Amino acid sequence: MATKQVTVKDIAKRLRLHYTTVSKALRDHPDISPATKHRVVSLAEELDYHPNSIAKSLKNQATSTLGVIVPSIRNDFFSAVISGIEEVAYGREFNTVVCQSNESSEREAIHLNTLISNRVAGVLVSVAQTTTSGARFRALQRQGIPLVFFDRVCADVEAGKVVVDDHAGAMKAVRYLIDSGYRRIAHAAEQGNTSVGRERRRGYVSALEQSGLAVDRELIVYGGLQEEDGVTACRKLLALDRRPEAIFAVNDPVALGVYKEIRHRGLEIPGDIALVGFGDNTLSSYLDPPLTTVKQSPYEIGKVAASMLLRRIKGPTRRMASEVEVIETELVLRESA
Amino acid sequence: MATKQVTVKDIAKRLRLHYTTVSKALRDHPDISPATKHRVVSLAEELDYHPNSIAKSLKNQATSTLGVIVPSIRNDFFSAVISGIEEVAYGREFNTVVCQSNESSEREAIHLNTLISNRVAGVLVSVAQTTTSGARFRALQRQGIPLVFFDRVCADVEAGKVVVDDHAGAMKAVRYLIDSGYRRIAHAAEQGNTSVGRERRRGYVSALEQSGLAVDRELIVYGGLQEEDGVTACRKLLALDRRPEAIFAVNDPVALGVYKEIRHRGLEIPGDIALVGFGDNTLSSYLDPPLTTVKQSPYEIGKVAASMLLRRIKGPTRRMASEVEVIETELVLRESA
DNA sequence: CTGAAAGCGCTAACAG
DNA sequence: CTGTTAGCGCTTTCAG
Repeated sequence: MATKQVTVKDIAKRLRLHYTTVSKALRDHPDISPATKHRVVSLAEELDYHPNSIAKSLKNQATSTLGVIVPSIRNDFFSAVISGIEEVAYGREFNTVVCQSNESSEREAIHLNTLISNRVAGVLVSVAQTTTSGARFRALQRQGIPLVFFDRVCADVEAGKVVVDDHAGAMKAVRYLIDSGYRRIAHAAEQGNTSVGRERRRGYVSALEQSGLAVDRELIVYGGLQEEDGVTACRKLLALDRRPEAIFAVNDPVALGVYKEIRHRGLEIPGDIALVGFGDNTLSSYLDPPLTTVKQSPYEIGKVAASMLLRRIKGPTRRMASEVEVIETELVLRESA
Repeated sequence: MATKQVTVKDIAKRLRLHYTTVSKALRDHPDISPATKHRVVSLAEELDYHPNSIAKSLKNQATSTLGVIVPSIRNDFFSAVISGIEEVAYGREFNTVVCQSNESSEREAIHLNTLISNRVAGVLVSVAQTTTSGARFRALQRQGIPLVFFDRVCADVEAGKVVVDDHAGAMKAVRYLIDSGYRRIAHAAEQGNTSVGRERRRGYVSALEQSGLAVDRELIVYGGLQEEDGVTACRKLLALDRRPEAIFAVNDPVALGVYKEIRHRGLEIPGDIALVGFGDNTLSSYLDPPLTTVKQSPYEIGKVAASMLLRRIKGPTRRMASEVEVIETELVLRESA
């Protein structure tokens, strides 16, 4: 680069001091006389000195960087989580490097490796849909790097976890449908293995069972977690001999796809089919009718997850190996069910 | 940290080689015999060796990290831009550290400093609303760090810039209103000094003038860039003796505020008042009626901005000092006007 | 082909 | 109070 950046040595030279003296002065070390400190500090300012954190990190064997891996940054939920993470990281003078996996397990693994190489102080992950094993995460931990999962966690990894109560949230949603008199309740479920997909499906089943309703296999259709998947799911459900009366979608994007397909067919919500989502994405309250959904608090989740990670970075204790923090959900009643 | 990470020295020791030999072998240096390379590489794998990028960066005097500063990550537009940035950064083996300014000029400055300290390879910024001077950015450049602005740029800084044609976009929007027969067209404008606010206001004025319409000062109300600001703006406009027939909002969040306030008053869109936004946030197409707005392509913007920055990092040329890339906008006609 | 020496910028421990 | 020495993990240059 054109302009070489100024170092402690440059300051030292100009002041005819040793560079370690300058280093100490800059960090306000008690050894150094106020007079010298002042000279050093003002020259540093004049020269626009910026301490080289790279060198500091190498020396200290520690960085102030948090690594975050999410499936996609372009996503209401995750961007809010990241925002929460950045917020607490900033307050504790940490930087946040953000990576997206695009739901690819390989890309996730690559990111994990570069985060290790960059010796980040800790890592926050919401697991990609295609990730089936926790091996990569355990490898990260073996490098001594603290790990916290949020939202989508890995069951076979002992780490910090911040989740919403997906099971209870799903139960609330489905129980509400039952209480409203619906009986043929379908579930646009997740095909894969994310923790959230599994737990919400379990919640759906639990609610039915608890009310003594039969679980009809044909009413559970499997797909991904995106809007398109909702469209597909809805088509399958509407093709059934006996159409469902209500649909519980695994998340809001899927609910949106379902919503669009229902409307596309000229059917009424909730008149012909009731619909409940999960997530309370911003969009959901603007649909017509507005979507009844289970509210999560992504910004909150981000803050809690980052705090947990920072705690683990500061003092890694055996006890907190598998600490789990559960964020409560709330069923937001709107007009789609 | 518990497990000390393995270094070239560890590998060297076990193989009874010098550590520099290992270093070379790992980087596939022609000096080294295939046999040794193989021994080294397999042991490295076995020991789960991860090269220390910190050390590498210190030695090479260069990092593979891009710094990004946005007003807020939790924002449709910015999160899509960041996603685009991360995407191209990933493809070029760069990391992305993301910072939010919360529209605060001081926080922006602090982030800028830590990015300098971290010796990032380059910086991408969308300027905070409260930033009035480009001094901090010029300071960054003086450290030899390439800079690219996107969306909200700093006029008094020579840097790469990726913007949408705000002026033309606003003109399209307002001209469309005029062509649709509206005459009393108001503008929910931005009070501050962001480039986008200014240009869109200019576009509004230009369109009126070009059609020979008078610019009525009382029809331009000033505020911030958030939803609440739209509510406030709308209240002011509805309090006027002669209510406007149409409102052009500086951006979609503001348009949303306006939308809510209009509906809140029981007025019809576009029957009583027509409404046009700017940005085409996801939400906008789901409003009832869906919002007519000027489409930007944030993901595209992110990709273009990152590519421009990477180009500048690779070969800083005098010529491209103030290169500007303009992303075309498109007026999306929906039902609010 | 392999080894040795030097140095990136900083801090910590110790000596003067 | 200030200076010296050493070393973080890596790469580069120059010897062997």
